[in-house]
Amino acid sequence: MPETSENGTGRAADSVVRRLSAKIQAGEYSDGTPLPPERLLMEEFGISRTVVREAVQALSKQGLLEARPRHRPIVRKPGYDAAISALETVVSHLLKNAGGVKNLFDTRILVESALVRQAAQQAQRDDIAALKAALEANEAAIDDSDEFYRTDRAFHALLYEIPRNPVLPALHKAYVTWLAPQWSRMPRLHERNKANHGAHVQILDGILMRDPDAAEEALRRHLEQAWTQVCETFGEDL
Amino acid sequence: MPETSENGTGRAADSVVRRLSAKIQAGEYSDGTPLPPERLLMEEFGISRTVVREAVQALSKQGLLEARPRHRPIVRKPGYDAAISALETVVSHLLKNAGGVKNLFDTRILVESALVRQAAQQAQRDDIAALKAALEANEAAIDDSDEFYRTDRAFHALLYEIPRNPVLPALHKAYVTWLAPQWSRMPRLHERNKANHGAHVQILDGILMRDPDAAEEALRRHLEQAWTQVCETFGEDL
DNA sequence: TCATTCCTTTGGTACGACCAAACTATGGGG
DNA sequence: CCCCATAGTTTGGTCGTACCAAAGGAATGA
Repeated sequence: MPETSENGTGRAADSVVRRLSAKIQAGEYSDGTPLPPERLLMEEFGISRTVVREAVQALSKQGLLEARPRHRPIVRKPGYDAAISALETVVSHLLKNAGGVKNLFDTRILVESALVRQAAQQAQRDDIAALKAALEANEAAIDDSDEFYRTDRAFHALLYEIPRNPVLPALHKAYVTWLAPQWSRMPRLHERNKANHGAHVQILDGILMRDPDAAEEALRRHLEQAWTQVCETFGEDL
Repeated sequence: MPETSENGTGRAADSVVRRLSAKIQAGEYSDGTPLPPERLLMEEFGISRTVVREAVQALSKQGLLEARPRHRPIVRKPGYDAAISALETVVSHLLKNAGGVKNLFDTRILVESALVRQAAQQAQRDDIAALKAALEANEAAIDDSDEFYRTDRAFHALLYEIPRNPVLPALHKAYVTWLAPQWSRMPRLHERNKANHGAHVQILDGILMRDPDAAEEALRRHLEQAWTQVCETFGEDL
């Protein structure tokens, strides 16, 4: 048995994928630079264009290349965001299944409640300051629903930044992206904006008081209410 | 702006991808059945084999097809496991960067500590029973390091099953898969087995006593010690 | 009935061609 | 001298064909 074969179809392309990704990681093809033309690559590697294209496609799916339709692939060292974009298509299918959205949202509750606990215990001064600023911006936007939605996201995003773990902001982005179809089609009511802002205040209060339980409690109420609102909008949406 | 363009290269294949995935989800191609031959597909969709292959490759990366090198692609309705396999290649690159493993492991601590809290508060009788059984198996395997490793994983896996959210077991599988390279190459010492088993006991104790703080505390100590051990083995492995 | 062998099917790769979009160089007008 | 329209070139996207080798199945013989 020669290899683990993580690839989709052939093997020859696989070798090229490895060699190319090695070159990319070695910096031989600089970040942000377009990859050489396919016709050059086929010459360089002694393969047909078929294989070159296959390899390029694979690498783009891996986030090492950013391939817009009619343009040269751009070399990209993958960040944690690339991971979520790799998940995008799969998740989109998953979310169509019954309970898919609920399952995803529940993990968000799980993660975010852990985050506020951690925030209550470990948040630094600048973290707190950022949260306060976000909260003020959130309050100022209560009358503008689009802006309120934006500042709402920004407030939650800060929670994911406090641990200084780059995985977490990417995760938040993922949540926002995947749950947006439900959220953004929900009616934006002034009342709800006020309630949500109030919930944010309670969360921050818990953090300020260094009370993980209170902070978590507030966060859970907040998110669960949000879920209830979504259910009211979409009915049987499991 | 016409489309989000999640694809790698062309656009024609994109259409085929959509039509194929629709057929798959509609059950027109049954789960477990091999996809029709490429030459048939190109006829059915009125496209060249190039595009067919491109689409097949894309679908296999999305987890809708399971494509072994020289075989017919097998139709698969993607589960939550498919998602993590889609992440595999990206993550493997990410883990090579400095701090990559640490970042991933930290998210595990975050999630798992939230899980034990939840377990302490909501675990049902059968959950507790399963945990006890797993713990006994773990104790019985203290002298057999391979077996101990297995039962260790099984114990932790149970924590991910308690919320009955299918995302979580998949996540645990992902953690195990991605952190395995570090873990499995670590020396298995009898002493450590005993210590780890003891940590498991403490975690379960916390759950049994319905004391989230104690359970979380024990879990964090356990995982952080595991990380320390990994660092001792690999040194500067950030 | 089972193992061997031969033939057909089918995926993997190569080569060549063409088109249209993207890029580049060129030249004219401000 | 700079900016912009234009022509020419590059280059990715698609198609068709051809060939090979492995997989799958059918026919054959023990």
